[in-house]
Amino acid sequence: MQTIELPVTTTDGEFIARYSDKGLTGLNFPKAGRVSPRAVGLRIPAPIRKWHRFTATAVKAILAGRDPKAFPPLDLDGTDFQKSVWRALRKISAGKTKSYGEIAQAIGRPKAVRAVGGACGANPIPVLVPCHRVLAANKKLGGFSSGLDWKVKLLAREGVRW
DNA sequence: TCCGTATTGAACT
DNA sequence: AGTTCAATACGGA
Repeated sequence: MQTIELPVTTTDGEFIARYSDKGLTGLNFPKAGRVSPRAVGLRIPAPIRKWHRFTATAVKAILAGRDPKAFPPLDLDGTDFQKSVWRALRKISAGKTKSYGEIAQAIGRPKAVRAVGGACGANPIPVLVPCHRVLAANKKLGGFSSGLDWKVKLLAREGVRW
């Protein structure tokens, strides 16, 4: 199986999307100085081109603080626990937030709060899987592996107050 | 098995 | 209002 990387150009920089033959497997925040991978000379399969259009539109929608109308198929790599957490995260719509405890509750493991934090950190597809909409119970910012500033920015775009 | 975690709530200064 | 602490589930080494 081959992985194909394609850039998503936004006003906030160039995100990098990764695809397997089953769907989107990962998304990276813009990294300064990073040369955008282009699939030069690579033949990009038609389905991937199509998925990438969904991805690009969805990413831009979220950056603008709106809910995407459509997602590409996601090919998530993780344990069952992680996948159920990510599934729960995707149910949070733009402008809303939940606590780690609430997520734990939603997946039927009320006490697995810290493990939920771990799963968020392991999330391969930030932005589309809105890990940034999860705050600590005291309504304070928790952490964010790709940089707290991103979390703040995304929440602000969605009009969230905390 | 041991260690670290993007937690939490209660019990303390 | 800040700090410490134990309980807790999970994943990686």
